[in-house]
Amino acid sequence: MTQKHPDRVDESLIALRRILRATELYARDLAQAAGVTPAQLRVLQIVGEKKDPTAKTLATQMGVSQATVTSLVDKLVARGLVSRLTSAQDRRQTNITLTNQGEDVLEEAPDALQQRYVRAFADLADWEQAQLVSSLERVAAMLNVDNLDAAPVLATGELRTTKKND
Amino acid sequence: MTQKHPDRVDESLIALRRILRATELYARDLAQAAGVTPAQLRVLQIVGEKKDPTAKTLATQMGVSQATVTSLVDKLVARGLVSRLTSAQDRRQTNITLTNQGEDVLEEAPDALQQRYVRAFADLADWEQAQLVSSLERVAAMLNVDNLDAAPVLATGELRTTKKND
DNA sequence: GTATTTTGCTTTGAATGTTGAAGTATCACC
DNA sequence: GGTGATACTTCAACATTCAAAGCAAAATAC
Repeated sequence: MTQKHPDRVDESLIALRRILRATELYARDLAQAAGVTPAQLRVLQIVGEKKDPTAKTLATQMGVSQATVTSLVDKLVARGLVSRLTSAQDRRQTNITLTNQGEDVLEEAPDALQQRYVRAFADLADWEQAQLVSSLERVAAMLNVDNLDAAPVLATGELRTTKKND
Repeated sequence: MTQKHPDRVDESLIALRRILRATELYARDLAQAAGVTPAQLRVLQIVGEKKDPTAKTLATQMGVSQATVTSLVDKLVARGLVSRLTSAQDRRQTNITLTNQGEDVLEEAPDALQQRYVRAFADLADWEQAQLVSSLERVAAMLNVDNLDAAPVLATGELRTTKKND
């Protein structure tokens, strides 16, 4: 009705999928080059980004269960890339911190996006940069309609109570 | 140097990460709601999109090895969602086809992006839609600098010969 | 026209990722 | 101090993933 160019939905979806795919594939290359698995690299990245997050924070941010985080951190500890540090304020919590070696790995495997994106972005004209930021933020807002973003992805069952067909 | 707003790189990277994260988390919900794993849903989606792809095509598109595709298809066959069909032209090849039941599952678990995106997109003004498409295509192009997109992600070694930094 | 190589797929064995459930320790509240 | 919630770990089970080896069919060589 109010839409004059229905093709544009398809075009933008195709572009989005290309973005997602390129990012994912590239992230795997980076992880392998750094000698860790993609999941482990994601842990390292989050640990580097948020300063010494707790296991809970990691689980929420990654959208996996705490059990998974425990398993991933175990492996990274075994490799000497992170260490666990019991929080002083709340001794139930464990802060995950990068070791020097972990920082090295992180530096060698820069963010999947950053690597490719930053250079090309810098070459754009000022107005183009502004438009890009505006558009991306708009898309992000469109995708984060509700707060599923912050939820631990699978509140484990709650979402499914009425889902299974019939 | 030629850049007047360095913040914009960060802003656009943050927006991009939000897009990636929202999509990934949402895809998991959809898969679970459909009663399959995320990887299996991805297979179904590609089978639905490209008509009766070969195992090789699936592997390339997903960026995983053929062995992995075999394993995933095994599970989907066991669930009755796809079936294997030896190609008539080249009997080494196997075409993967959706069963009726597989089509049903696919319909219930629409594309992770589509679900959220299409509705919001349709509400935008004409010029906004045009700008969004243009911006997304530009970003996709920026990320697909070389043809890593089409490569089987890890040709297992070949790509890495010159990768390590410097 | 057979022999060799290449190609497409599967099998096997092993590592990782993932989860729910159960268990342990700590905190918060009263 | 006792009760319940919270943070994390352990455990058992299954999914994903790959390299290497194997097999069958096609392509190429000779």
